[in-house]
Amino acid sequence: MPYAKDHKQKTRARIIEVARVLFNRHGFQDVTINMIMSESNLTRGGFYNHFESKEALYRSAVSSFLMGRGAQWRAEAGVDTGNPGPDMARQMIDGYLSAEHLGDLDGQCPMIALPSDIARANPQVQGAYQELLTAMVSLFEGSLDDTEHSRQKALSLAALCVGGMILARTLPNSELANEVREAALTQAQSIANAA
Amino acid sequence: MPYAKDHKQKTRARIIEVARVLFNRHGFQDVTINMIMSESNLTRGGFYNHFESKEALYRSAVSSFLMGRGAQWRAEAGVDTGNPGPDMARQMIDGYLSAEHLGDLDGQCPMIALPSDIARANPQVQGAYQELLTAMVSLFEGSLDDTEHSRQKALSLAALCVGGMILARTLPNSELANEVREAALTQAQSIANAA
DNA sequence: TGTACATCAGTGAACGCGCGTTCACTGATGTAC
DNA sequence: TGTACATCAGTGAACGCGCGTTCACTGATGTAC
Repeated sequence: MPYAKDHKQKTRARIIEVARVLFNRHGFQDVTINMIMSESNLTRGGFYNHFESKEALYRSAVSSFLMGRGAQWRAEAGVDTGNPGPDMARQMIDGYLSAEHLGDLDGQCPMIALPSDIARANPQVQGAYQELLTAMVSLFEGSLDDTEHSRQKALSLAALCVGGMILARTLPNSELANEVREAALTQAQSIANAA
Repeated sequence: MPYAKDHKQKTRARIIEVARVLFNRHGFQDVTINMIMSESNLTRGGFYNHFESKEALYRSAVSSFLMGRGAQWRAEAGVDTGNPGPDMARQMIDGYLSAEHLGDLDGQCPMIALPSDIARANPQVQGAYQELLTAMVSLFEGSLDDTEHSRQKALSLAALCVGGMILARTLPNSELANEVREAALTQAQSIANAA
């Protein structure tokens, strides 16, 4: 058994992490396998030792974000049996619609970076995407006071967070972009705080 | 002067319309020039009689939506000097977040269909996109009663409309998709109606 | 402890295909006389 | 009115390039003895 047992697994993880960042920044089609492998300090040909195809890697990359951030959201939403309390939703909103998140092309949420890619991707990728959204919605839903409309509000908050960031991201005028982000932030907090 | 004077112009307009629909449905990269020209009942080679490049056509296609729907929005927002009244915003919201609009892959708003493409496109395309957004925001802003927060609310409404539709579009589960759409619709109307 | 061996992650050249773009040519149509 | 001509929108074959994918080979490393 040449190479340490976890050698291949580590290499695989490194490729996924590199790919996640590159896909987030440039989208699925503009990232080449050569780019990914070079950035991982490997050569093109070795790619197929680790993945069946470029799309299989894409699936893994989207899932890897889900496993990280998405699981974190779910844990925070339900870990202590009771609801997470309104602070959780407020923190989530503040972080999601923050200037930092807007500037973080590498680490941003894939729901912002890749909506078009996902809408046209295969069902497995879409499934991972849906899990990410439901994790976010669950956190909101459990955290709201207004139990009667909590689901409707939670879904709207998700739409507002994602929509605000997407619009801000597409605007070439960064002043307007920030205005959109802050307007959405204000509105989202107002919805979360309403009785 | 062979061919009628407006012959070439009509052909050009036909190509743009075909391209707008195809780009809306499949995104910039998945549409080939051959597809566009075939669908326009022409052959590949003639393309460059009309456009400098594929991207130039893309610009024209985004603009063509802006010239149509965007101009309509702007006209409705400001045509009778005074503000358009709250009904205008309500109508806009109802139409934008309608089940029909969700199902209309060909005619949908490019802000829903093409956000990733646009975010990575050149400044001219992004400019056309920004004009579309500002037209929408102007309509909302002029139509709201709450003058103190009207701009903040108008920007949030745009984020909610676009975000709600994008999320719904990416979800493979159409039941959840409709739930998101309706939640956003309810929330948007509530914001528009608040004092 | 030291050496030969087997394994397999990684290499890099090559293939094949599709697509954007170019270009020499065609032929339908309006105009000149 | 009819005919020859000039124009130019449209044709279709070909080019060139890049990228996903394949494959025969290499060489570093853990294991057997």
